[in-house]
Amino acid sequence: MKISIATWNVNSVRAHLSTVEQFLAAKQPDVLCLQEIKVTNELFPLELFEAHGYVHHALHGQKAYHGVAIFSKAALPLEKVTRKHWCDIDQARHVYCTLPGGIELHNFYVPAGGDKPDAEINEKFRHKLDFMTEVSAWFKRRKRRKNRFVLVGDLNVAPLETDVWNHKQLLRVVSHTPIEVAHMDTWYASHDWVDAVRHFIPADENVYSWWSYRARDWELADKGRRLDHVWVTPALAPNLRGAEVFKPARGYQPASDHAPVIIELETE
DNA sequence: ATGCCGTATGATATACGA
Repeated sequence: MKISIATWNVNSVRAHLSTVEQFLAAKQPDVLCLQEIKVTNELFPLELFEAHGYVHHALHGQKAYHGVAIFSKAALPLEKVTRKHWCDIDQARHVYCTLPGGIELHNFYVPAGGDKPDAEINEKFRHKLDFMTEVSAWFKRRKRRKNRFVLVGDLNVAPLETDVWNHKQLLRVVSHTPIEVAHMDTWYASHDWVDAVRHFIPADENVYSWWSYRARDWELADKGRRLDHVWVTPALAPNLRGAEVFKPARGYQPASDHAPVIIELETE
């Protein structure tokens, strides 16, 4: 069975309900992972998702900030739902569950990291680096050859030169600094992850998934970064069938500043 | 270096995003 998995930082699910609906109508992914839902589980607008056939859900929300969630169609029940916290901080940044076929799906929202890329003076940047270090150690401990894991989310790091609109200019900008990329490299190595998007799109081609609100014309300026990722473990890499950034969603009104990333995967 | 814009909050300014 071939399924599609989408990951999208919606920048508040309640503020972008109509935008979410437009995306669901357009793409109907079998599994949808959201970040920055910015709402508690109690107040989450489940009805919209149920109306589109997403009868299974795994919510990990909180008030005002962060928050992640996973949805799936009827044929794909979500089991063993786990809400995990990192760095001893009570922030909703990770939820994971198991899909039929024993695929473990991880949905992350990595800390943005604040303005200054200096862990000595910027607590948020320290947190971002520590978060990646802790998660890396966890996956490294759990590493097994047969593990079928999918990891998605807003990882808030654009690792390759072609993942940003201007490599040199962004070297000292949070999301593309060498120390962040090094931490992401450690994470990437923790389970020999395979980057599903770069599996299909060569590394010399620019790919972005986020465009700032602060440009007059985001599409024309095209000052994007690839912050949203889908990784799979080596056992699942042969099952990858496709990957794309669904750029039209960045043009929806009102828009999230992130576009969804969608992969297709054979589950057998 | 800054601003540009957007979302959320016991809000009418401030924190956060990246």
